[in-house]
Amino acid sequence: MRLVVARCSVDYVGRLTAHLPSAVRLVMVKADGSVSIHADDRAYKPLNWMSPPCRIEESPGVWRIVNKAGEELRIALEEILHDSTHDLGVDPGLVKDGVEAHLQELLAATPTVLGEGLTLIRREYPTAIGPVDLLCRDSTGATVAVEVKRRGEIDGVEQLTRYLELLGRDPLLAPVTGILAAQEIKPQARVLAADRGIRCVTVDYDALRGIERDELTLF
Amino acid sequence: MRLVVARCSVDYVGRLTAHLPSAVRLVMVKADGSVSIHADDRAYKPLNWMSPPCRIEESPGVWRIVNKAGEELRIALEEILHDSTHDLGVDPGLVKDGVEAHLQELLAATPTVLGEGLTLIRREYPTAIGPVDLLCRDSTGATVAVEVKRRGEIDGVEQLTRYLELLGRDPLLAPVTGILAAQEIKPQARVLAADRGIRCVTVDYDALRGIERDELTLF
DNA sequence: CTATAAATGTCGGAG
DNA sequence: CTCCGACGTTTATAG
Repeated sequence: MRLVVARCSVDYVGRLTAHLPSAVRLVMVKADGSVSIHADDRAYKPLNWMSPPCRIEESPGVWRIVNKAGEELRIALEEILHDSTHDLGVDPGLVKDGVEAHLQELLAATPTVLGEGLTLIRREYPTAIGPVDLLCRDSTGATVAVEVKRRGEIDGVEQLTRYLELLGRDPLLAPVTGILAAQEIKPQARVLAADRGIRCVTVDYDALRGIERDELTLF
Repeated sequence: MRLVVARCSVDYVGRLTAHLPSAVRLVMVKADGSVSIHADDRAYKPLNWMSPPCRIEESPGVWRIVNKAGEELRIALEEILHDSTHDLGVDPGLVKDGVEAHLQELLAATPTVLGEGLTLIRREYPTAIGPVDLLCRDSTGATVAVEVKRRGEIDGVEQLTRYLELLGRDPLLAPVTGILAAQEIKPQARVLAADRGIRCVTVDYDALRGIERDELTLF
């Protein structure tokens, strides 16, 4: 990884056109050839960047970074204040926990959290328009489609609505009702869900993990 | 901005739980207190980060970064290979061109691109659930709601569907038909749009800009 | 490779 | 502050 602090101006021409006037910034060149330009604010997002795979053409005062799609980043270096290179090696990578997949797993193991007497038919139930997160049966024998999200927003309601429409046409499954399950559900999503007869269930991830642990300790 | 290259391990506990095993990485601390941790690949996204506003507690071998929401990033520094600080000043910021707003502007000026005889009623037509990008009238006098996107996906169809449903209830506007206009339209969006009687129009941004230029040169 | 959904999305604007 | 939609979204994954 090469770190250059320099007064520079930058132009990007690709999916849009963008220009950065002259200022002091960090230019980061990574081992895969990718380049990003950071100002002294915002942790996450570079001002400008070029994702790998890409190629750097380095001439005295100008770096030109191009990719296969013809996008181009041009950095005019006016004054270099710092320039160092570091060998970082390959990163072992990130271990995550608590994303949607895991929440779905926990709910599949304890569907009663979503409703009294609910039993799992299967996870990732396949349909023509994509898999339904959880397909369940309630105590009356009716089918229940569950959409699992970390955060419940309008998208999730729309997605579930499409599944319900499709599943409802299947005589083996009909009638099918819907549940949107999420750690947090936005008001607008609640309103839309209510309007479509979809039940909203907020799920406490930590509590759910606790239940799992408790059930495991019973053995 | 402070740049530290160090062998470190990192834990994040917040919206999810994540762990980075020991390896050499770049730790970037920005003037606003935000922190990001970069490996030697991927230009855009850091392995881990904490967005501002946040607070850093620095003890000898451990940095603890917390925010108001109680999220925490903990960096265990095992071996520091580089440590430098740079004064970057305030960045003048980015000038962009070519995004949805501009596409909408161009289509508002030349609605006939979307359909023979189409005339603009108004841009950003306000409704209870948000503004309709373009409201037009076709040659038969019927109202046409246009949703403008850079890339047409299912979201755009759903959004337009909600507008059409609402606008269709207004006796002054009904009947209302819909057009999804985008530089590129995904197959799934096309299928859903067709199913709902929404017309899809792909727009060539550069050509449209050319038309604008040509019309200007007529004066 | 394309297409699709998730993301610690982030960011900006309107209310 | 919350809500909402755009983003050069980026990123991962399935087909």
